[in-house]
Amino acid sequence: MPELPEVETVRRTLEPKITGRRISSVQVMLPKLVRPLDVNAFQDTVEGSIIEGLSRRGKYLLVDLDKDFTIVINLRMTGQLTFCPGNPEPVDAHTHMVMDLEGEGQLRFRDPRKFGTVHLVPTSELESTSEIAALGPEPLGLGFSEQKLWKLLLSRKKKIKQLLLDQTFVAGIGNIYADEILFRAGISPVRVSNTLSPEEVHDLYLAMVGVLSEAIIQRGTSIRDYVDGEGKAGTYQNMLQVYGRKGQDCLQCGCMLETQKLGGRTAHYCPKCQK
DNA sequence: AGGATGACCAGGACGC
DNA sequence: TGCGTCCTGGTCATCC
Repeated sequence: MPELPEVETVRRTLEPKITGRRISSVQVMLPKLVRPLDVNAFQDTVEGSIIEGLSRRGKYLLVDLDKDFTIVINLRMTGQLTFCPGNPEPVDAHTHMVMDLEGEGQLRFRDPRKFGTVHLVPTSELESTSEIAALGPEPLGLGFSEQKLWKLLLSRKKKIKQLLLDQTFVAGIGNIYADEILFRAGISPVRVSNTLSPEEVHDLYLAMVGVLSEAIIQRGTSIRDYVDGEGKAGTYQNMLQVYGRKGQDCLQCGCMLETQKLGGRTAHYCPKCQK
């Protein structure tokens, strides 16, 4: 499931391969993928454009084009964006968009569950589009700090797990890393945000930065579909402490890990280590 | 208005 | 084997 570390890994692996390249043609096999819902207009704008860079905001990938347009890609649960060099193999049934790059190579979007989205937005309007404008701060950004987290937590009254998943609170954290961060911080997922002590906020801040940074170093978590921009799996799944380990022993205290439904999502936690 | 809940997307896993 | 059911998670609509 692509969360911040996975999307950042895709960005890092793709950027050197596609920056400066001209998109010679685009095929969209799944029309509902692109917004606005007009494949012809999408093609007209994208074809002939040069990719000037690839950036990330939260879980969104931003393909910056030279024509004052940006392609905003959300991989959702099972989306994959990969660069295929040379003479690539034919696409499979789950590949919904292919961009041919001038010279050689293709940028492919594959998504078995078809939940992903590809939005074409004028670059000048990027920061004001609803999906980007609503995002909270980047947890690994320079502007983020323990003090800022403290203020944000005090301003809300919500279970901490659900707040970490809220993209308007902080951008980029999904179910896997929310559970891993709370385990590392020793905080129960059901704790209400404005009841955390200064020490707990300190631990939470360090856990957020630590878990996300280490997951990027490990090139993401590959449990089901996730692969990076070169089609390679990550390795952070080997480091998971609680996610997907229900019924197994806590690696810290040895007692049995539990799960609980929280706002429709499964929270994995250690009943002894997390207060 | 903020918080909580449920629906939705589609396919894979699993049980009978 | 085939069918039904449940689970997955990010997002959005709806209700309180």
